[in-house]
Amino acid sequence: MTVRTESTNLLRASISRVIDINDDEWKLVLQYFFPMRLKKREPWFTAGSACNEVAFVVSGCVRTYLMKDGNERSGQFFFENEWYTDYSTWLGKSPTTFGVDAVENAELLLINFRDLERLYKELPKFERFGRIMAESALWGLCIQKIAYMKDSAEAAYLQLLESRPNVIERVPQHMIASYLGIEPETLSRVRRKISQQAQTTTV
Amino acid sequence: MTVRTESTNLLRASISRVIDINDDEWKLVLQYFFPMRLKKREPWFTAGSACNEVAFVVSGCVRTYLMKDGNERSGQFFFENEWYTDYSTWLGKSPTTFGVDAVENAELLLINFRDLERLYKELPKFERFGRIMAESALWGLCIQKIAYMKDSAEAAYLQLLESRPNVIERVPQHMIASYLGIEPETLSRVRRKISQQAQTTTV
DNA sequence: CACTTTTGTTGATCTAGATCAACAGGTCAC
DNA sequence: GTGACCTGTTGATCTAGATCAACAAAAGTG
Repeated sequence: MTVRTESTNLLRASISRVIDINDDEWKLVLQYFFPMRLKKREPWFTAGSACNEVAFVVSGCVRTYLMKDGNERSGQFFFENEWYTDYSTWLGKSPTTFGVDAVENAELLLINFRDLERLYKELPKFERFGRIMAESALWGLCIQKIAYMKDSAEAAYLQLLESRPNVIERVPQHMIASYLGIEPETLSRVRRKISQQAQTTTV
Repeated sequence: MTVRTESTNLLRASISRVIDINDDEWKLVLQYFFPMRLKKREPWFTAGSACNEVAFVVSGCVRTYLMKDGNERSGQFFFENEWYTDYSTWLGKSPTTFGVDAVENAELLLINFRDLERLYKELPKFERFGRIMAESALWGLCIQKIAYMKDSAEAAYLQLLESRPNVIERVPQHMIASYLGIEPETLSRVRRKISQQAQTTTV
């Protein structure tokens, strides 16, 4: 089972930004991770199934989504250096709430929940890493949910452009639209309006 | 500094639901917590200030809110047995994003972030408690944000009635409206429609 | 290369909910 | 007890964005 060193280096860096780990501890951590490659549009798992791993995105982009009234709605997008898991299976012993698939060809490093629990026991400070990552993600969502809810379509788009330019640049427009809670047609019109304004301003 | 036993019992129960703690460990935990009482409408802190504690709600109800375009928007509501903090200060070294005030007279137990860090060192398994609480809250928000975003006003209200009846029963309507991202007038009309439908159905 | 799928655009019309306005019961403070 | 404000209701009108429809460039696929 080969994992490129660049990939694992990225993982180590992500962890080291939060807790200090020496080489021995890193070996302990690394042994549990295994790679997964997804081609564009290929699913990791679908909604209503099971997710038994936590994923670290090495490269590419994946997104969460679910079906609502017959069409899919994108939840969140994850790029290189970001983490994701669907807690439904592990926390709630219930089917996954969302599906996850690749927006771009993606390389992930996965760790099984059971192995993660083992790692928490063997290396208690990793629990600290888990806590801080969860807290950061939680706080980000709190702010997003309340501060930007109910903005106009244009404000929501501009806000996304500002805070997550990757999404605007690398994700198809119709997915961005469903992420923002608007229709693709509306997003298209918003973009036209903005680019026209930009031209007018320049002249 | 006197804290009623009932209050601390509630706190201990909340923790024990997640990790096992014996009497010695409990003493260690308890020493750091101190009580705060808020009267209805009284603020704990305001948006743009600082929040240096994590709160456990013993009784009553508090909410987060922020000002948006001149009027306040309620973020989340917290009742007895629930936890809240504004991570802006501690994680981001920045002013608080939200304000928090009491919807009902409330009794809180607070722990200072600095003491919490101390507690994490003295009782590493408390880090586990923190992680699991953060993960649960994170997952709840993920689901709320994506699964229920963009529902109609009526669907959003019914969903809230189903999932958090406490909010419907104990929070003023105009706050519920801003929480749902709709206007008080709309909520009033939605409620009328639902109660009329209920009557028709009964007959 | 032909054919299908994915992705994005533009126009016309429709509607849920916002906004503006007036009113009224409750309750809190002095 | 009375005025202020907190809270909720109802009506009339307006608008952002949904919906329906048609089109078209790009990108995969065999």
